[in-house]
Amino acid sequence: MQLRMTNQREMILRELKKSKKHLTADELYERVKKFMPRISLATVYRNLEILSDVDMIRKLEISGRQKRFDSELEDHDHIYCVECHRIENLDIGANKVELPVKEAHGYTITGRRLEVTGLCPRCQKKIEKTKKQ
Amino acid sequence: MQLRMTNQREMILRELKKSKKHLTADELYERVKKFMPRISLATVYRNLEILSDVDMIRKLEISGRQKRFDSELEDHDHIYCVECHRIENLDIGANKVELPVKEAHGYTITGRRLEVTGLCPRCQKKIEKTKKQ
DNA sequence: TTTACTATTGAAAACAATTATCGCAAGGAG
DNA sequence: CTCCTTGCGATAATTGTTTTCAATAGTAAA
Repeated sequence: MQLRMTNQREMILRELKKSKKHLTADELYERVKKFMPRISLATVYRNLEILSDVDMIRKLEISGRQKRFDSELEDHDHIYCVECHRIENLDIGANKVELPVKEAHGYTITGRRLEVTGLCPRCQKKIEKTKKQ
Repeated sequence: MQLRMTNQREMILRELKKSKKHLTADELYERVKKFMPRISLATVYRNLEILSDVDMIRKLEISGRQKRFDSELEDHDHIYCVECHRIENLDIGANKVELPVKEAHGYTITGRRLEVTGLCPRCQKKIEKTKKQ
């Protein structure tokens, strides 16, 4: 099975790279639709799956109900808001956590993810407000 | 709102504790049904949500997949099979990773998750087989 | 170029996981 | 007992994702 770089595929990849965020399929669908109004949501799902299969993008296996995709291929950490489900890259600089194991439980290890959960500034404020009422 | 420990609630909690695994709602439903044949799957979902809200159990979310629940409340790390989506506890003993940040991006931090991803022994074998064909 | 083949698309249906609704039952509090 | 709240089971609705399928468009071969 050989992979063709179709217009749809290219556009999906470009928009994901452009955003620099961790988009869900339907967020990406909304963006791509601006340029290709007739594109189908199924095409977006399909291509995100394909692109991550051939390691051109990365599927994030992190918290939240929807899948998210990232054009950044390097291992990096995330911070996740338990309230609004926002995800941001976590820059912990020199404190970067090294994978503490190379092999465990007989697993072949392919990666690791460190996810810090918390309340983003926006949601902190929102909660402050509701408490006062 | 005050929480009553109903029979269903108690049974769900007990079965989750008993299994010591990271069960999905429907796996738990199957187990509980052996003792309470008339229980509804909705009740299982409802109570898992409630129990994790009051921090009696912990909800493990991986985007786009089934939620899993864990009766172990202590911070601990997981190893996750990217093929069959099995989750196991990861014992890294003395190498335990300390949270490298107390506050970042203005977030109030509530927890952290370190997850190592890989292929479990079972799936390694499965893939070996399909390659040979 | 025609022809043949395969990959890809859009639309819609199917599917899976989860959540909401609703009428009824059970457990206090007064 | 009566009122009020909480929780239940059954089922419908919703959400996110995947599959199906007929139509289209690239690519390669004749």
